[in-house]
Amino acid sequence: MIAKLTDLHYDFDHMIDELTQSLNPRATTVQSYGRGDHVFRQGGVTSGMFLMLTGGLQLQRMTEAGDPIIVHRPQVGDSFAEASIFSDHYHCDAICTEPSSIMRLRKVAVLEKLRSDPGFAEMFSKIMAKQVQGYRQVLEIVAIRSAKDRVAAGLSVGLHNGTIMDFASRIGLTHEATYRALRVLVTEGRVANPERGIYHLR
Amino acid sequence: MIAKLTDLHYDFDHMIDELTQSLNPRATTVQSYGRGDHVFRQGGVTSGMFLMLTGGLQLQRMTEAGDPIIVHRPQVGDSFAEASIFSDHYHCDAICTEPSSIMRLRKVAVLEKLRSDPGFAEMFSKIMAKQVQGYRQVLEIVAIRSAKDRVAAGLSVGLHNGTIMDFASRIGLTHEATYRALRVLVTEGRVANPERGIYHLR
DNA sequence: CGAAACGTTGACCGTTTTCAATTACAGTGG
DNA sequence: CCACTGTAATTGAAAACGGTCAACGTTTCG
Repeated sequence: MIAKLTDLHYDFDHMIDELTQSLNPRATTVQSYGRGDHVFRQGGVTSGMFLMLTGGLQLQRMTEAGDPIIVHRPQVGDSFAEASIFSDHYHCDAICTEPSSIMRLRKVAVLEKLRSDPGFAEMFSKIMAKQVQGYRQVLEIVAIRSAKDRVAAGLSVGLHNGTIMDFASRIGLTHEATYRALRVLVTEGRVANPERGIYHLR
Repeated sequence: MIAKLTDLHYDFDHMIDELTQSLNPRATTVQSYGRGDHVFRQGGVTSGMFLMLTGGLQLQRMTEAGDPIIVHRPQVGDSFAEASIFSDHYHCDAICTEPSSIMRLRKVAVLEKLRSDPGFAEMFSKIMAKQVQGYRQVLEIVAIRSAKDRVAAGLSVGLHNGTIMDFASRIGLTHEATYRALRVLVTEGRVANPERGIYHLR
């Protein structure tokens, strides 16, 4: 059977919890940011990895041509900049797209814990490995050309947990295209639409 | 300076070397495969993670519609199926696209090492973290709607190392669309095309 | 209550996909 | 060494699909 992303997600939150709870409270700090604030900058000295508590931000970097590319858009509950634990400098900018509350896990604390606590190390490795798995799954779905098939695949894998707009963005479609595909799937009887905004495979 | 995927690659090979060398030789086996051979199958019981020594393969799975989708195409020197260390079953097929030599790192050995050797755990985490970084980057590029911008971003990030068809598949476009976008970029002077099949940003 | 964000649908237009064909090239066996 | 086969590179034309723009209903929340 295919592992669904929802499963991964469940594991994920659980793992993140364990991770943060096994850290000394002094290893973490929570800070608030306003829209447009930088959490860190490309080239800046790394101070730790982060956990998105509320709000939203994007990680972006400049291409050689000078065009900005978005590297990642962590959702609430996601960790980000985990790789910075192993680097001296951040390799992109982290800019809040809305007022946000963000937890920082101090780099040295994480590194130290990683080295001293095998359980923590295993947990951390597992989190990273599961993320890789999840990303591969998403990549697979995003590669589906037909909007209808893509939406169906996205549903079947549990990518539709929040809003339709989030769902659409995750599978790389406009929300309009997603609505239309959903409507087709509903009329075909492949998808149930018990109430406004709620869809699931039969 | 901007970190390219190729840079990540360099680090990567280095890390993988360290990883395998720190393992007991008996924890690894090398095996040869012919074109079309399976290294493992979706649903099969996990026996370990792998390292591509020579040749090439692709990880693929079937969509519900029955179309095979390529999940990953490890290059020589890449590890793959790392997450299987934490799973009971492989979640895709691994099929050689050419005669290949592949090293297997036995699951139990890796798990044991992970628990007992902090340095190993750190290295493993680091490899995973870098992969996550890479996947996120690819996802953001795949999310770019305009074929031209997508191709340009893909180039700027070093996704075009092999054939154009591989490149196209990585960035989620048909090869025709990719060729056309490349041609436009060349006529615009943003991309150089020194010889057939070779393109790079200026 | 009013604003803001989500949900939903329609119409039109443009881009990409699809289908098709041609050239180039690398490998293979006679 | 050469015809032969398969795959990659390249280009064209037409059709289909999804994006964009626009509008409106609905829910939430301060």
